[in-house]
Amino acid sequence: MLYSGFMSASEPPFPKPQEPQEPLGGPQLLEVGSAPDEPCLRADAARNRARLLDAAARLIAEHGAAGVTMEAVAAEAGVGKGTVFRRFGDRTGLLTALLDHSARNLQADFLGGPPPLGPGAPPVERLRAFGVAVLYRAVDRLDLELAAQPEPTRRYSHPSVQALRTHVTVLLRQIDPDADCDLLAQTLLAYLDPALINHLTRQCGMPMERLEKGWLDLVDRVTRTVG
Amino acid sequence: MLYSGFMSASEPPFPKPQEPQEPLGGPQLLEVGSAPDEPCLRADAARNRARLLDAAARLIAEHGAAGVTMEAVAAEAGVGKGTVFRRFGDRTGLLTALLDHSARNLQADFLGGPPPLGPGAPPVERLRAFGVAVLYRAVDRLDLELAAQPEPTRRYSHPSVQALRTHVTVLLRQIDPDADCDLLAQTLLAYLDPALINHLTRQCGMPMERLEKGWLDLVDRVTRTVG
DNA sequence: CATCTAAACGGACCTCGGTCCGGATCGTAA
DNA sequence: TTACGATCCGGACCGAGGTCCGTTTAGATG
Repeated sequence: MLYSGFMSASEPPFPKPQEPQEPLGGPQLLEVGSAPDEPCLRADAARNRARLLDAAARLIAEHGAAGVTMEAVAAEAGVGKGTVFRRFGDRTGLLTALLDHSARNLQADFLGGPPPLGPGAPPVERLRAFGVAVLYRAVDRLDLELAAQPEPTRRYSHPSVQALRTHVTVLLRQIDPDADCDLLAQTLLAYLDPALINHLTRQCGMPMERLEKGWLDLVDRVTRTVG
Repeated sequence: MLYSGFMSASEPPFPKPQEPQEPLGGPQLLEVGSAPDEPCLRADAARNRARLLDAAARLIAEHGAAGVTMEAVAAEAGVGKGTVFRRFGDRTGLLTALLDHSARNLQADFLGGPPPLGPGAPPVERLRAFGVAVLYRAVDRLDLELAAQPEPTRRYSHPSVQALRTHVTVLLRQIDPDADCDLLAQTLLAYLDPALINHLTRQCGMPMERLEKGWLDLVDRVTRTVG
């Protein structure tokens, strides 16, 4: 079961002259398990891309996400700075690419994995499991996720976010077809926003169990109207 | 009825050597209607502060929020760049200061204004009115609000946000004392986030009426458990 | 009014994200 | 193998945010 078209795919089209960028996630269906994304890259380009991702990961491991300077990444990868930007568009793009694997895995799990996350379980169950999964995925990528957070205008248009939203919307519609599921989905997803999770856990010191309970309770309240 | 201590007050303490900044909003009670915030500023400092805010507002009117460069503001105000930073800490601080008036007004309204926003109406009524008020306040300051959005880490620690959160939490506790009102408050506030409102209205083209209905519905669902 | 100190000022300076374009490379076709 | 065009590379360059520190000034004190 694949939705209309967005999986992850967070990179800009190859040349960026003229049209600043493909406005939203391109409509390319990807089978969920695929590791190599970029479809047709010239050999050297692909090689450099790999080097760059590798270098970025290394820098993060060493100096945290804050140490990931575009120039540093370029140097560490042994390429020029321009190359980084051509490949990933901007800093957010690079960081997002690093998160891509885990995003894809998550998608694979809730699109085609075993219940209760995947299809097979009743929608409410799936929704509950979904939140918990996102919650836990978020916490261990938290630093990166925060660093990758784009300017407010782009927050909601990113393909991977759209995928989550679509999934929640679909589930909600199965549960309560008469509600404004788009808006409810936004609300639910907002609860799972990395920035919020960061604030609650690190700044307020809440334990994960509480957030988890909070999610289940929220789902209850939001879906209780029906049935 | 004033809560423990945060109104708006978005400026850094005067000298910023040593301790990077007062970590969270300082605990200074302010009567709600006060226009001049900064308590004890040297004459020249106060004068320059006013000039800077004025200059910034002018620049926004002329070139939009994007045109508000720290250097441009400094030039327009006829002061040095360092002065801008000492006074407002950073760009976000400056932009936030511009939003301060409307933030204060809103606070005054829900803390001491007439019902249903202010005290006197039943909590659920107040909550409904609150959301609608925030919604509409957000839309006409949208550009500025987006531009002022700080990095994810600071989003939730800003005094004016804390004030909103506290208010919602208090209302929720009156409605359903057994719930995890802190978490529910976060969820409700997330629905009112400027970035989300921007996305829904401008990028998705939803009319305000729908957002408004969505808020009322959300409040219903979240509070329906009780009563 | 003279003096003194804390506070404020200003602009040179640094870093980093992002752009640009001449030159090097890949890959294909002859 | 040679030739050629599309693609990619690299690093100089630019603008903007943010820092630093020597200098100036408000305003309190005697």
